Amino acid sequence: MATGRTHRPATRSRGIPEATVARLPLYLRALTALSERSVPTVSSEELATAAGVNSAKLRKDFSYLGSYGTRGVGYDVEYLVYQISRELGLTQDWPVVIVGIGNLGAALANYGGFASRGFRVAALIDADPAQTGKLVAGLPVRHTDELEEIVERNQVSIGVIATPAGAAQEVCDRLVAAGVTSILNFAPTVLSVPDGVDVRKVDLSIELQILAFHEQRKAGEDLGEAVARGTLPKAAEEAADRPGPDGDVPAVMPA
Amino acid sequence: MATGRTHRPATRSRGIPEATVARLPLYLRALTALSERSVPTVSSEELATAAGVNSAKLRKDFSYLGSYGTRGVGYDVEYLVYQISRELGLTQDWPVVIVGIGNLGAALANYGGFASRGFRVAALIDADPAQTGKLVAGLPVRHTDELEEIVERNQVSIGVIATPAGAAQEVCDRLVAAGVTSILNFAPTVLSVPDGVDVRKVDLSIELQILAFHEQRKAGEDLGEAVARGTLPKAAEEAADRPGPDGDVPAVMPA
DNA sequence: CGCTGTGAAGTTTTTCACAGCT
DNA sequence: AGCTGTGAAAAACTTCACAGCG
Repeated sequence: MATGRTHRPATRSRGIPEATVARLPLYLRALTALSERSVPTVSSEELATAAGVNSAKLRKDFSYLGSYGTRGVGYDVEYLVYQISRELGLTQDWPVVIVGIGNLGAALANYGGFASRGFRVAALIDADPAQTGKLVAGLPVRHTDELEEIVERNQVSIGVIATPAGAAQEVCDRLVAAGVTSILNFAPTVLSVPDGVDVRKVDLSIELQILAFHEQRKAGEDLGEAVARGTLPKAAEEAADRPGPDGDVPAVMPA
Repeated sequence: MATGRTHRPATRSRGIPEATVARLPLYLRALTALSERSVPTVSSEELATAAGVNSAKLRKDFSYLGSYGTRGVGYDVEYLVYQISRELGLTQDWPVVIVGIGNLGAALANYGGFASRGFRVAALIDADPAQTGKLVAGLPVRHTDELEEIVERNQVSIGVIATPAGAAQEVCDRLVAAGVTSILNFAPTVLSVPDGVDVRKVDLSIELQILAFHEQRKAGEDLGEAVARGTLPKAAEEAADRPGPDGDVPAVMPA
């Protein structure tokens, strides 16, 4: 079962590190903004600031793509926009289907960032017959029954899942069976897919939880963690009782 | 130079690595599911599979929290749920405001994952007077004018920005001035904030771009990268025109 | 001179592999 | 016997710092 993992050992992609790939869209956005203001060139320092990273990192990232800058001057904005777009594969058209047209699906359908980056929403799909035919972002919602046909006919290779968690795996399976090989998953579930299919997930609540963690830390600094957290920390550090807090534990203890 | 940076050198938080913190919500979700099915204990192997990571990583992660397992047996599900929740700060109530009630803001307001994890939507705020008073997810939309008052009165320390890019920085500044110290940003902009304020961003189109990158790679593997990418690697290097596929470079070349 | 491109050093994260508890 | 907890090794990523080109 859980087999077939063997996921890529990271750095697969033709030598470009994953961490770098993940930042390319950031640079691209900053560059696009510069381009719109007709700025002809940028230094690594300026671009780095605009993208929210540091300049050494940016230069190193670009070095994986090739030598696209000019020493003593900087980078040609338009040229770099093109090179990064090409590297990301945005110079081609990517038909995308969005499955699950609730609030989130509708938000995605309306999201301008897609269309402007080579992504074309080929269809919106929802399981609720009452939704069928409704126009969202100018497109008619289609029924799930048509999923396979839509994917095949439009040569869709990227699918976006914005359904409730319970429906996600089945939708995923059907998308994959129909030919989709990349999935962006907004449902809070771990999807299992065959080898060769990429899944990326965005979980809105995970980000909030990470923030809460740091927020809690900040509060703790001001008045001693125990008070702020409502629990004694592992008091005497990891010394004391390893078992854990004794007071308000949910009554369940590890045997 | 971007002044006040000095951000924590990562591994700040009481010794727990950032990478581990980022995975705790994942474990928590898997554990919650097990808990609902009344599963009493799990092995690192099982839990790892459910969370989509490998078991060595999971055990290492848990080792930073303390020794909460039982050798030869595994982890007590309820106990672990509690420990992770506490570590993440989810045992306390976090009032949150969502600013920008468009499609995305509404989706967030309706998102169940928040409420069930200690997050309480204290208010929905939008700049459009026409929206004011409308009910979204059972809450009335308030006007931006009231932002400061709402934040202060509810002791909000976490703000979610779901406005258009153009409005994000101003909203951010006002939130911070009013006392917010953690921001979850959905607008496609880099926000600048004073030291001590955390920002996390979620950019929907970035994830798609990363998928496109990998998708492109897959296609390339089938027929030789040079052809698929439209460029020979840095073969002849920057030899002026190694240009594009069939010469469709944007005409701008680096000096 | 100014700024890129990059080896080398430093840091963080992941993985291995096994000692040690139950 | 089984599974956790963890040092130690490996890999990935970041930062430094400077040579070298324009």
